[in-house]
Amino acid sequence: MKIATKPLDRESWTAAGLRRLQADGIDAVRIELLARDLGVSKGSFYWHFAKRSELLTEILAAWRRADTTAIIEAVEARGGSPQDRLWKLFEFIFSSDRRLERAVRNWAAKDPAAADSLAQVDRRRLAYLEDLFIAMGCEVPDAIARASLAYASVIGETARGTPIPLAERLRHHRLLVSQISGPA
Amino acid sequence: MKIATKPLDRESWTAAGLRRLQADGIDAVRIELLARDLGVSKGSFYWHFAKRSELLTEILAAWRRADTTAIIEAVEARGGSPQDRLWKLFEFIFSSDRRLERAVRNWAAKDPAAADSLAQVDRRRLAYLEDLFIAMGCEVPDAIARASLAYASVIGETARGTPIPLAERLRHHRLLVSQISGPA
DNA sequence: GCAGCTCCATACGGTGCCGTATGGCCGGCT
DNA sequence: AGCCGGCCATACGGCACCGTATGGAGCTGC
Repeated sequence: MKIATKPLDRESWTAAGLRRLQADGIDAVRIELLARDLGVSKGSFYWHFAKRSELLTEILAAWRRADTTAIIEAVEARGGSPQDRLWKLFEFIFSSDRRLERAVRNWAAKDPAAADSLAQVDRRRLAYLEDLFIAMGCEVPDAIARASLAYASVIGETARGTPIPLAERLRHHRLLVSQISGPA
Repeated sequence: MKIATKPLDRESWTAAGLRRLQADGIDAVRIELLARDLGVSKGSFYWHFAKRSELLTEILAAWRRADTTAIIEAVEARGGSPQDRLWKLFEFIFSSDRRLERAVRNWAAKDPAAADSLAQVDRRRLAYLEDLFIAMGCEVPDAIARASLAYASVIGETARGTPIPLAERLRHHRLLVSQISGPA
């Protein structure tokens, strides 16, 4: 019995790469392993890609696209006051699975290209946060500090040794929102 | 000309391992590379250690010792009010080189043993932070939330894509201290 | 001056990966 | 039918590492 397998394309490989990246980190994004995942041999890979690094840049590009568009737009679509949006943003981030982001962040420690993509994403998110605080009436330097703080606390949560249960995370994040949007 | 090289011992290897870990991450902690660093061959390593994993556990143990003792005791020695100590603590952490900790945190994503050591260190630091907030008059659940928040923001800073200049970090951390120790 | 211990060099087999070379299957086009 | 190009399998060379095997230098006690 043979499964009717469609011929693969580049996106099939980047998708497989993203799955492995999310599950086991960048070191698991190996051609021969992905080939096994996809049920083909590496001959297929080297047909679609010249070398491994080509796949890696594709993976980074896909991650940037998925990230920058998804979260912020989802928050903006619902509208509301800046405080509401801040709340929704954190709720969104805390509830989502952040293994992929964590993997990219680890990856960035070794690969300048990954560090570059990560820096782009970080800057974009920070800019959004700063706008939020400015809309809440903060002065620009204060908004920058608050955004940086809020962002660092979110990132820090993902990098913790032992993951925290969701209910407790939401409790912390409630405190964060109230503190971070309070008076200086 | 030959340098009078003393015979190596286990600690020489763990020290070399820590240096490589700090500079280039756990993947650079390879026996043949460390041997080049030390100017010997791997025959030496396999005299002192049975296998690579034995060195890795030794490195983790050394890191736990150095960490848990160093920072907190340095802060406690100076005394002062809880707010003072919180301030000193952050100042201490922000000013220090955190590449080693960052390397361990990345390492923990792949190695359960590293994750375990990291979890121990995280718990110890969190407990200290919680005590600080309790000493400042917080109720226990509130103290836990504030400690978690403060700690996450510090960890997050180290995991950022682009490092922030020290002056700006201190500015952010001033805001953090004032916000985190303010009224709920 | 030799036996024995500590510490290290060298050489080797084995593994897992990257990238290449080469050939073959299969569907469309003429 | 026959050719051709997209897609893949297989086999290979090469590299970097781990861990082992074996031998040898140098000091130490007797």
